[in-house]
Amino acid sequence: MRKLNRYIETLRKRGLRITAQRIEILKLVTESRDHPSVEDVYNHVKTKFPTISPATVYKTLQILKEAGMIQELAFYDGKTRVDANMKPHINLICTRCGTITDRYHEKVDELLTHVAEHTHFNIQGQRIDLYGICRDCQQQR
Amino acid sequence: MRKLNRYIETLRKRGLRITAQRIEILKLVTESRDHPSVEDVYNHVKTKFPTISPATVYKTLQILKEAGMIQELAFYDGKTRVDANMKPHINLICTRCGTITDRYHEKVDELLTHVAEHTHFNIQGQRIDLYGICRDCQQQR
DNA sequence: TTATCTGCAAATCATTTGCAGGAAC
DNA sequence: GTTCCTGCAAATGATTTGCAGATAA
Repeated sequence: MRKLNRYIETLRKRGLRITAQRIEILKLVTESRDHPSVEDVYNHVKTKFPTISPATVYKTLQILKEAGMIQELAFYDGKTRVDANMKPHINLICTRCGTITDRYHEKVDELLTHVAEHTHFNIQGQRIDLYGICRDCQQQR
Repeated sequence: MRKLNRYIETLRKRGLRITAQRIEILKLVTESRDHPSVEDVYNHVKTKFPTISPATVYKTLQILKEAGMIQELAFYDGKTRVDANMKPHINLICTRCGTITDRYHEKVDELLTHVAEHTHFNIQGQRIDLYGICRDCQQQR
């Protein structure tokens, strides 16, 4: 909820309009623990605003991305997923059920620090994906 | 060159045909240090086989992916890039010029080992992207 | 009031599919 | 000879664009 207000404030500061549709998209994006696809976002918001169009969702996500509120993860299946967790983290991606779980680890920060110190590359963002089979899927075999 | 032969052998073992087009695609993919897009691959092979179609390139890349020879990296710009480096590594991606540079670091292995030991997630592959500005682009400002 | 946003429809563009002729084995 | 591959053309599907009416500020 605090995050939502912070996001709304950011929009305001940028001179962008606070519309009901945008708030609904922001709510889903900030509250969801998983990484919804653009289609997921569209389907969710449609329950509140039946006339909303995919174009509006895409345009809004574009704005949120430019404002640094979300990250878009392009996937091999052609679908883009939204990640509102902007802190460095690991995405554990199950290739069987498609679930994405976030994982923090100090090694991530160590890795980033090391690269920053030992290269002349100015890091602005990161995406760390580990693909494999999650615990639940392993037990089903 | 050794890598090329190894890849050809892999195709043979799988009962797949060794065609001139496939060899040309394999050559580019195994020799290139950068991460060519599918379009790059198509354009290159077209210099040798002017009649080749994008469909053939896509189908071949699909096969190489299934055989574990390459990894496909989907990007925010909608283009897929080919990565023939299957060893755990970091992709340093310049958001200004688009260049992708590979970087090895022991911290990567440490990170993977740690996740393997402390979760029940069975790791099969990884993608570690760091986005930012490369050395060359920094000096141009 | 005025600039921005929404929603629709059309356009775009990467990728996939179906199929007939051609090549590898 | 049989099976798989190539290349074409059409289909698909996610995303973008243009625009007229609606709405936030």
